[in-house]
Amino acid sequence: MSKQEITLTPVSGASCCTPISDAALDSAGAADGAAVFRALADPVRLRLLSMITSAGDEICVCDLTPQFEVSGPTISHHLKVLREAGLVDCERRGTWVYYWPVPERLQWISTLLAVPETALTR
Amino acid sequence: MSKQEITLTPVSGASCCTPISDAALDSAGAADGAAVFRALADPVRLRLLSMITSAGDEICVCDLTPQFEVSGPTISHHLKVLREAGLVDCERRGTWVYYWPVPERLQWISTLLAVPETALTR
DNA sequence: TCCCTGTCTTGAAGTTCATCTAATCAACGA
DNA sequence: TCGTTGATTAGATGAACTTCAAGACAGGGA
Repeated sequence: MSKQEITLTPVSGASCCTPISDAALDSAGAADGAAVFRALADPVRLRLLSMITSAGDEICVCDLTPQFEVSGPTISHHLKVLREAGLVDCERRGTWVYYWPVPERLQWISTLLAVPETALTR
Repeated sequence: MSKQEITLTPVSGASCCTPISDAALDSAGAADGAAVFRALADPVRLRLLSMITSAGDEICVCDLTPQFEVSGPTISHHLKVLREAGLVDCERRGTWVYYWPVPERLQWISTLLAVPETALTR
């Protein structure tokens, strides 16, 4: 299920680990970045990611769903969006499905937003 | 024009500067965060923000618009979204309008995504 | 094999968003 | 005062997104 539904390239050429502010993003890099931010642009998904990441190791879908007021299929849909953005990965083990974060991906977008010292002097 | 169109609270209570992974986000914090990510979830806006932030100090709208293939009003719309998300601010000086980044805001969302060491060990 | 539980996928309805054109507003100079 | 230039706002349209209900799929136990 999990392994490679991820379609986004983890990094777009030279824009890897380059803070957004060091040099203007090219169109391709912007499209990649925007796709990841779009995955984060929903309160349910942000909370899901937060819960998955704060779980320490991994977390079962059955522990996530009851925390929300939306239906199971909706949670499943949001998890799929996070998965396709490369932010989390999952695996079925027996009856249950477990999710865990992809730290490299989180670090990448975090770095993308890093503010260079030169911009902090104003 | 600029000063206070910003409607988002810069920070939601205890979630201030708390990495997404240190503790699960509450609904309010998730809504705030999602609103900012939604502002970044468009390639044009991401490039606009990149250009504004990489300009060093500030940049004129007239230098931004020609770099895109969309119309002026569309650029203006996207700049408004970035403004309302608190990511940039602007000021008219004579004929031209200048934009600059709000580093605290960028740092806030960057920190929100920071991955704690505990999550990097798997 | 059959049924039950848990999760995901599909299809449809309603809503939100990106974009355009046209109109409006602000500053400047003749 | 009027016309020009630069930027934003308003309204309309088509595309994309969120959500749910219904059905399908996977695994476990009788």
